[in-house]
Amino acid sequence: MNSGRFAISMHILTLLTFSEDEWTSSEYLAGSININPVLVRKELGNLRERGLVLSKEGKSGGSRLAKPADKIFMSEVYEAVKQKDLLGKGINSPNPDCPVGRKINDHLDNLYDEAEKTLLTSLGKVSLAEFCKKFD
Amino acid sequence: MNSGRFAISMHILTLLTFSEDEWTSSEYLAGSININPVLVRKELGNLRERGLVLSKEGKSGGSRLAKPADKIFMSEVYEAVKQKDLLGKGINSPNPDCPVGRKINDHLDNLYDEAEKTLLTSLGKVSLAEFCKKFD
DNA sequence: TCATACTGTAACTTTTATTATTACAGTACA
DNA sequence: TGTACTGTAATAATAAAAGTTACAGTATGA
Repeated sequence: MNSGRFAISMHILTLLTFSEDEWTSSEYLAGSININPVLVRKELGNLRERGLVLSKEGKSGGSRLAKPADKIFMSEVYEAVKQKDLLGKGINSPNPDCPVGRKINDHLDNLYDEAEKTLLTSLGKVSLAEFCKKFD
Repeated sequence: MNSGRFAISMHILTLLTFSEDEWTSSEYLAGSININPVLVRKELGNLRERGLVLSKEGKSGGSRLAKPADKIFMSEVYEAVKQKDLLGKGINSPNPDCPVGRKINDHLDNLYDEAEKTLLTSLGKVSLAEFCKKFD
């Protein structure tokens, strides 16, 4: 998975939790995270597709949580951010003439799926609200 | 974590399991995995440090499992291969003037540690021998 | 004993992925 | 209607991963 993006998304969501009733600009978010505003907007786009945030265009626009922080779970953030699978599903091109090479990707995929299921269960137990409580 | 390397290590270990009583050359392994022999030797070096394989130099040298395949667990492979942490521990440099930025890395680290513990438990349940049974 | 078939590793290049930057069209407010 | 935003494309800079070449070191066995 893309580790940097998970951290960025978590940072965004945390900031939005702390100003739950305002529209926060990508410029402001970028300032706290210390990255480029365009990256923030891209990440917001991704979180928006997943129904985790809302954005408003135009003057006095910005972004905010799409639902209460105790209804957003770390597993959702993980899923929003991942493109590649956890341990790198099917990225290899082993030699098809070798009996092991021919089948290993399928077997690894199974292993990865299992592991990822476990990970999601674990991440599904923590809500954004709980995560943000730690900042008090 | 480094997904490509996990797959490569698993591929190596699987091949070594299927010729448990011979010294297998890095050239042969590289052929089945379809990658460069030097990469294989690097990965073997890593697995060796972790006590998962043995290597013998010189003519008729090569590598073999350091212990029976039912005593090697996927969690060990995961640990052997990982350098970065699962979700990217402490890779960000958030703005320290922001109360969220100042603390978020620590909080994320905790979250990652928990998630990784779960993942290791899951991977610790599968031995190399069990994995290799799937090829029959 | 010496050619051979290996390992181990360093140095370097190529490729690919990530991140940052610039630029600008579109939107809504006041 | 100027201003403060979003959204997105295109591109450049940077970093990480993979591949390559090269060669010293080591055991084997003819």
